[in-house]
Amino acid sequence: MDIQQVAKRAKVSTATVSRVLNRSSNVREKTSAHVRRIIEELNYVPNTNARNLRVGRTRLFGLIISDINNPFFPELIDAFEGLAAEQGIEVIFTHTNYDPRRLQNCVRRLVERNVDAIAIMTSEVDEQALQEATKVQLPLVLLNQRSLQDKYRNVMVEYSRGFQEAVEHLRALGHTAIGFIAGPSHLRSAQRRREAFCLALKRCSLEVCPEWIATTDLRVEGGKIAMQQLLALGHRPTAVVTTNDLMAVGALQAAHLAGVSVPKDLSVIGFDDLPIADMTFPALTTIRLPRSEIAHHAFISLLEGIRTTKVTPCPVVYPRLIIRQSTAPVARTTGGSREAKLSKGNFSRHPKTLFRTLKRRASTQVEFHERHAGLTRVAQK
Amino acid sequence: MDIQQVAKRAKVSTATVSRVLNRSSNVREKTSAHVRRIIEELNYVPNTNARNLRVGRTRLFGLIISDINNPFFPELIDAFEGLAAEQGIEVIFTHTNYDPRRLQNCVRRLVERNVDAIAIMTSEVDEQALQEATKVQLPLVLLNQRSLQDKYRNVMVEYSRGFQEAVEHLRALGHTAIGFIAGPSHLRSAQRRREAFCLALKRCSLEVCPEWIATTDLRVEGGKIAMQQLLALGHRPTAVVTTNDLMAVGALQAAHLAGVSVPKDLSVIGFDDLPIADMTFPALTTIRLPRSEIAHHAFISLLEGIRTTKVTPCPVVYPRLIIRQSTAPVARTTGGSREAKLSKGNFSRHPKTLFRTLKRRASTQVEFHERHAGLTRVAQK
DNA sequence: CTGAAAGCGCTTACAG
DNA sequence: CTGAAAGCGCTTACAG
Repeated sequence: MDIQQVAKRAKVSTATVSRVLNRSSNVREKTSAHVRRIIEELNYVPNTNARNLRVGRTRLFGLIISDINNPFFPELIDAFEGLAAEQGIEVIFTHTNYDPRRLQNCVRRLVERNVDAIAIMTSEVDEQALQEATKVQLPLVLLNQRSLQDKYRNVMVEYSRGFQEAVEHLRALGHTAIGFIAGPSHLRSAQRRREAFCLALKRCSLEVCPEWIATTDLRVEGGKIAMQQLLALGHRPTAVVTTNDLMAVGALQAAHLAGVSVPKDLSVIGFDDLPIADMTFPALTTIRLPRSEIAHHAFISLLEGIRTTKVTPCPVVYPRLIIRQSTAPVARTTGGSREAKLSKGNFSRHPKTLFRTLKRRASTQVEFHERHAGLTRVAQK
Repeated sequence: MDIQQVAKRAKVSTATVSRVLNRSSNVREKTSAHVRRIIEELNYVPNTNARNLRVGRTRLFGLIISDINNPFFPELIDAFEGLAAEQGIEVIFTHTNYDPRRLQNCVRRLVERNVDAIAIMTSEVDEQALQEATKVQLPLVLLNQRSLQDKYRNVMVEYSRGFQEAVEHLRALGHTAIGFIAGPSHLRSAQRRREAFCLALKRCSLEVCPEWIATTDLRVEGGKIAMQQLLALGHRPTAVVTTNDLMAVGALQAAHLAGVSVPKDLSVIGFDDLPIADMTFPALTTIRLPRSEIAHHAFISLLEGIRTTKVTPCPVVYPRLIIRQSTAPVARTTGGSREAKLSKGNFSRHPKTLFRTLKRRASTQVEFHERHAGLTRVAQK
């Protein structure tokens, strides 16, 4: 079933059928209606391959991520695909599974598929892997690759604001002893978050205590181990910020196991705002990395890249603090010994008290957002 | 840069270049090496659109899911895409967002893209939406659509085994009062799970107590509310099985809030084995729906569907119990009043006790798997 | 083992 | 407003 058969049946040329299909305006309404009826009748579906070959574009975008099982990505994919669908663009996505060597192969596959553009949303990008795409002048967009900022379109993440908000929030609750669970320093994103955290402390005139910074891997288990280290300290922090939500989950577990009540005895703040942040107990206060915003900027950048080769300034995205239940005012008896804390371990809170706490939190959050709303709007432009 | 330029530069015909590209054996090694060198030199990348048009296949599969933000899907997508990549097949995926009307549109888009086959992994499928695909004889595979079992390829899920394992496990721990948190009865998958649970109780000669079955929505909040209802009962269950892991998370939260210790005072079993099942506190014992197996069967079915139109029997997948920390032997003081339980609320367990418990669990799990391994292997054929 | 040529199903500049 | 025809970049039956 091809356009010829439709043309024959409708007693017009294939050119006319094609024009009807593409809503080209220069067709008499009567002819057009007639052709459409025949198309319907024959269940004709145009062949996109043929069309693409002719037109030289595929309306296909490539999306490369690290790992779809990482809960960070689904929302990003979802948003990206949604924007694409609106434009009649389909998305092919592949993942590197954190293996830099696989990136080159991913790019290659997408280039062979003649995608119109590629978004590479992995945290590490080796420039060499991009060659396959640049050789054929394919528009690209990267995620937060500072070193490639000038040569490629990029969506940048400005960490400092989010950590600033987190530290200010803790400060307002009376915390001055604030610890950090850091990721491996060879990972750039982990390194940047750590720097942003330290900077925020300094801006709040708080001490950066090296003993309170525990370095570990980015997984739940890492967070757990790091928190156990922090809890074992003689003089320990009353609040802990983590490099990502998974580590925060581990930190909560470690606290539970040690009989340390969160948020009563210890406040915890995560980073990412994964879907699980809402499911932990207590629900996690965290710095939200706005994934759909990232997807949005990335997609727009690519559309722009198709129109023009002019490189415009990189859009910037600002993580923001989301206040839930894992942070509370610092306990009266600060700096107590570990034994003292342990014996106080008690997780049952009276429902009424909890309810009151929740209400207070809710209003705090609203105020906070309002306070920063203006800034954010400006920043998002 | 096209095959002609390569041919000219290599001083051969395009046919020869094409043969080299497709590793067709009938090319002299010397010619082949020469052509490959030129290809390399010119950075030639073949145009897949042209190839597809000529060959009449795209090596493109469509994958339709409900919602990528549902943590059930990423692992399935991952496995499916991995298998496809091995075969040089790319995957386009779209999602219906649970809207049955969008399914038809999804199918249509994929048909226009000339995909070679479509996997529809949504829980609800309206047969009418499939017409666009069946009209062009496109191979399809569905997920557990019993009513369409005879007309379409399908990957079936046999719930009963998993629930049987769950109930047997609880039984072995001494539980006889087992409750269930059910999903909306208009959703087929929820309905089936409930039936499978009741059947398992009967097979274990346990009472199906209607009071202990709480119906609610499939989200965390639903599980929380339902668990609160169950906890409020005078004579309440000592163990609760839920329709999915999100509800189990809610159930755990409700227990925490009520000061009921899991697993000491109450055992909880989920369903799905989402990534979060490992992150809850305590880690969730749950019935694993084997997503990568589903992806595997679906993919194989499609390959088969391309080769032959003969419909073979549907592959069946068996959920299996994964034992973690949310189940424990029934407490000595069973059937105590709510007040009695509340006053006992205490979540701090001594690390050593926990460790012993973990070890015991681990060995239980291994035994369990061994016991069923034979059966499963047969079933998977 | 290699080449000349037809043709996959479209779109679009050109002509009328 | 409509049609005849070229051509997008490949693959493959056919001929040698």
